[in-house]
Amino acid sequence: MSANMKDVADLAGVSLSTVSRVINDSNLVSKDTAYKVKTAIKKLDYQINESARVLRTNISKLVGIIGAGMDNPFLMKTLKSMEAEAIKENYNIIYGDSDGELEQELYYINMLKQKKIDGLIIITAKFSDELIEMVRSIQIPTVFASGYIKNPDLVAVTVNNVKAAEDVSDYLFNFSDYFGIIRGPYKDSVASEERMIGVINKYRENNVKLKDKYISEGDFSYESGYRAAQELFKKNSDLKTIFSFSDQMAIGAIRYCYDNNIKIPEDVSIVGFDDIEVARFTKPSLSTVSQSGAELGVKSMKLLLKLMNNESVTNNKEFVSHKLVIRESSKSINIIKS
Amino acid sequence: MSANMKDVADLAGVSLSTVSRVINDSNLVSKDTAYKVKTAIKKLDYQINESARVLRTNISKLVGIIGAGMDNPFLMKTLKSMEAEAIKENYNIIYGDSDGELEQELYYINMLKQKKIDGLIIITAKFSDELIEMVRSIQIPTVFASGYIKNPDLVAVTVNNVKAAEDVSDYLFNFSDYFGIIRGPYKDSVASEERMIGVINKYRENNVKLKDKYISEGDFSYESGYRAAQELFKKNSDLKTIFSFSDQMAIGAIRYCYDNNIKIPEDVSIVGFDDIEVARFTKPSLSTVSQSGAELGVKSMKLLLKLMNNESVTNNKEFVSHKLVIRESSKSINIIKS
DNA sequence: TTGTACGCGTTATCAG
DNA sequence: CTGATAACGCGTACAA
Repeated sequence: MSANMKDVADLAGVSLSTVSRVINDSNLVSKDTAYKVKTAIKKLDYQINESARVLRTNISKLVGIIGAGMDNPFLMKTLKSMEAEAIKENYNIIYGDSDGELEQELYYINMLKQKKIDGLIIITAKFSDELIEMVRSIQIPTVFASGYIKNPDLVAVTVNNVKAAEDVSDYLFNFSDYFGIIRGPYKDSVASEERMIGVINKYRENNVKLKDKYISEGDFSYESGYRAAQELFKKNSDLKTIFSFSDQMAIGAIRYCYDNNIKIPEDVSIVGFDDIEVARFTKPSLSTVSQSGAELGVKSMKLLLKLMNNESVTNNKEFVSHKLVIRESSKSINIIKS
Repeated sequence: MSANMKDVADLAGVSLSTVSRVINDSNLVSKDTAYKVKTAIKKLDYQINESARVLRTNISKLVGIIGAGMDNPFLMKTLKSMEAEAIKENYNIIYGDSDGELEQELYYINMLKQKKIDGLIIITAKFSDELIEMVRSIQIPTVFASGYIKNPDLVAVTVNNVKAAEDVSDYLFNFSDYFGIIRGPYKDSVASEERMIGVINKYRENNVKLKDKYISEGDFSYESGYRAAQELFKKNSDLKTIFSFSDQMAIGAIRYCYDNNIKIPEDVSIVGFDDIEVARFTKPSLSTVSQSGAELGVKSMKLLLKLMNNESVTNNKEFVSHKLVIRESSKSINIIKS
């Protein structure tokens, strides 16, 4: 079917190696022959056969990304910016959605290894030993873009969840003696655990006992936020403030308040996490921790590119910046406005 | 580094061909030898080298997806379900984000062709001749998952935008003599054009002149919806109903109303398009055209799988179902409720 | 500066 | 049922 190097070589009247040199911009080839080859390439509409090249070089220009549930708007931004960053260096993205399931993750890792990916980014909520062992065994440069990971040899990019949660806690303690928490799943979410740690730190610092009934569990979705708010209000009739570990849950909670005649922020202040796009357009607009999905994506991919180029990576744990953005869903006070 | 077929063959004491047969589940191999080979594979942790296989067979088990701006929640669902559908048949997804730019699309198509993809899905807003020609020239099974495309030889899956817009128009004419339209971009959006056609049909059917001032342009984003609403109200002081061509713009418009003391649905009814997840949780919740991103993804990928398997495709233009869902943002009437 | 020849790891053909 | 051998298309020593 389509032309190969041999065809080009014949048409240009040179050898295979010469064509190869032209294609790979070798400088040991004369202007003249290079020109001849190039016109032959154009004429035949020659396209390089990547699989042959990969077989030979073991370089695929393919990066695998395994993501946990890409229907999350925040992660979407992340994925998109990863792709944009990769394509700059001519890497394509193979994307697999694990939905956070370990089994799926392992399955994909295996598959991607066979496809000869040059590098891998894993966006997951949980670092099981099995996953980590798998990553080590495949011997492919890998970056974790999600929760903080302790193992010193693994490279990871993440928001500083602990610090961010502490910031929110500090802010909320301005309004009331305690605040309700809509946390993420107990199972399989480091992000949620880390944010809890920040909360716990501040409860302790403020000498307030963190009671179980202040905490309600969601799964980061709108629906779960609605239900979690319901639970919180049932258990705490005097609740004045809520910290939700995702914007989606916060929006669900706001909707619950609306349905039950609870005024925001007059009766209750709510702060979310993520700063997804719609957070500025809800009514009331949502106070939240802004963490840039784009920044997460760019930093992760840049790190991976470095690893793949064998450049030295001075710091294998990077943090993405975050900032508490106060909008209408929480009472204003002398803090950052946006 | 890692073991290859030769190593397995040696260890098992058989020939290369036999190993190959075992790997490919050929039935012309005895139980005994198959077992020997399998244990050898396990022992060596042998993994097939896909690039060699692709070089030989020209089958990559890779599907390219070129998408236009995956920060859109609706398209995200589409992408995710495409991936889920593909993986069932052991196809991996290479994803490239074109942002709707023709140049990017062409660039990706070229790149993906070199990576030997077996099939391609293009999610785009515009079908330029250049794009169509390119798609034809690459000789790879391709499905368009987006606006309707006339060319009889091209296969496409899409919502019936015309019909959906007609449904909304019918509904809105119940409330007032005319309705404002927040349309998508004039440039490069078939979806938007098609929805306009539906609107025009119904204006004509109702003998109402569709004035320019009823129409405002957005780019499907929250912000643009806000601005478009502003423009509509400035030009039409008696505006009672709005049809927004995306939920995101509708939510922007709702926010504008809130900021300007316009009550929804008492003063103005608003209907969106897409039924993104948050539409059920805004205040007021959003009446909208529910079109399933998941269904779009599944149908497109299923079609592509058929094409790749050379199965006959009886109908190369498929529609995804849609349904008008009435929520709080529009006055209720005797129509479907959800 | 250019060409020759080999090998990367598979699958397919053919003979046994 | 099994094995030998020739491709697939490219990059790279080595030779010229």
